[in-house]
Amino acid sequence: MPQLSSGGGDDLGANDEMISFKDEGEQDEKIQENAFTERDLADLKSSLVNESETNQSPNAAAVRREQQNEHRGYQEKHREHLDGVSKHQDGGMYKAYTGYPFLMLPDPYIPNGSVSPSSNKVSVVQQSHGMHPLTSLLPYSNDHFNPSPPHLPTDMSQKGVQRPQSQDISGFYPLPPGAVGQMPPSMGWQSQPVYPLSSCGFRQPYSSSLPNSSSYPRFSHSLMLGPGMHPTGIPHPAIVPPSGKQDHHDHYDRNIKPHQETKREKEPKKPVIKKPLNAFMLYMKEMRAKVIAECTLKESAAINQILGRRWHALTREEQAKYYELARKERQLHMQLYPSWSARDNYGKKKRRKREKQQDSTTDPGSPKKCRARFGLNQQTDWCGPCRRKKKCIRYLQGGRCSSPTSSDGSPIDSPVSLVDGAPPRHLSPPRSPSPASPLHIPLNNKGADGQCY
DNA sequence: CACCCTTTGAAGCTC
DNA sequence: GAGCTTCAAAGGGTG
Repeated sequence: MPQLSSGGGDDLGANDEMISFKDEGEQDEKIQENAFTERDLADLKSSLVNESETNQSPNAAAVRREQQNEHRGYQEKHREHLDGVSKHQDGGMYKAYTGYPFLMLPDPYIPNGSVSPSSNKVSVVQQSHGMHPLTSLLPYSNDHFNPSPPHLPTDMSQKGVQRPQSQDISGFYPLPPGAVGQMPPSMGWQSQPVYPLSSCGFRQPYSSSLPNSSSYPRFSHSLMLGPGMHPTGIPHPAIVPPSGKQDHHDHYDRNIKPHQETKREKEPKKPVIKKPLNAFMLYMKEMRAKVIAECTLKESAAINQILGRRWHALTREEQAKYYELARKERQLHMQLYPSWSARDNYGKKKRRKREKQQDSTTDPGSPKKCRARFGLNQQTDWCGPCRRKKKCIRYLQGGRCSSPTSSDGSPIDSPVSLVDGAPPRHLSPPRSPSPASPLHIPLNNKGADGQCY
């Protein structure tokens, strides 16, 4: 996959992918068809960034720094408070949530794809395994994007719902002083009709009263119906109890185990505030169930490969939607935890194969070293780890993207083309998985409908 | 049972 | 500032 710089921009995430459209001379009909051009999207993302940084205040960055200063001392208290809440709630029923109680209100324009350019509504994706206990009352729905899902009043998705402002989220789960309350109208959720929050969209999930259950399509049934649901326990979804395994998603189920509660009581630790989900993660959460159903796959690695391809197959508008969602998530996360830093979670996961790969002969190291090793042009050829090492190490040559490792694991001394000569995955039709991938996605799993790729 | 795999994006770190 | 690393979700697979 080419990583050539287009000088255009940084944006829309898979910048390199978009760049490759041009560099490889491939026709991206979608781009031509869509009102969004590559530049448009770059502008969009740029605007999103700008908006998030500037729209909420004259100088959001400065504000945040100020908030951090203000709350720096609060952080410890805040976490202590979280601990206190945790203990208070069933003595260990402090649930882990992997997302915020955002709403995934149905998008009137995204039944399965296209987005109405005129629509500015954005669905919030967050659901699933670490979910709000109250969502157990909600029927699971996988049709997040259905125009008018049965569980949601039609007018709600169209008009949006004003959240009662009298309820303060901080009263339902620990918030830094003024965290949400300080959200200026310009960035507050209430003020964003583009975010069709329902009455239970943001705050009410944390209300002591049962929320309207009609607006949690993002939450999966697996947890909604999970055992041990606390009827009122309402920590923020990004807060994960300091269980022994931070990187697992079934915090909820695990944390309701008595022995873990006992352990936690013995060793109270600070809850972990997880990173807000990025656009792709939101997309994965949204589409995972669909892929699983379509492809009858269970392995997440394989599913993620498919989702990665589908992600690149999305139109600009579709991707923009998720970037917008991600921006909202970050924005809210920033508001809720102004002193939080991604650094806080560094080291939570084990250092793993990356260290193993340190001496790997298949890993050329930096792109510069890679180019040198394979005799590629340092200025124009893309080479090297595609922004992450792991096993996803692809090399570009002649517009092809492939792996430096052969199927038997032996190192490859030079870049190779894809087996089928297919273009990079972002434009690829259904094709065989990368030879480097240990996962062999059963492409024929679904049949000839081409869904599973 | 801890970790791997696999994906993209954001953010932090290093040089 | 470029390049690299870590983490976010997910759950079957692996040692």
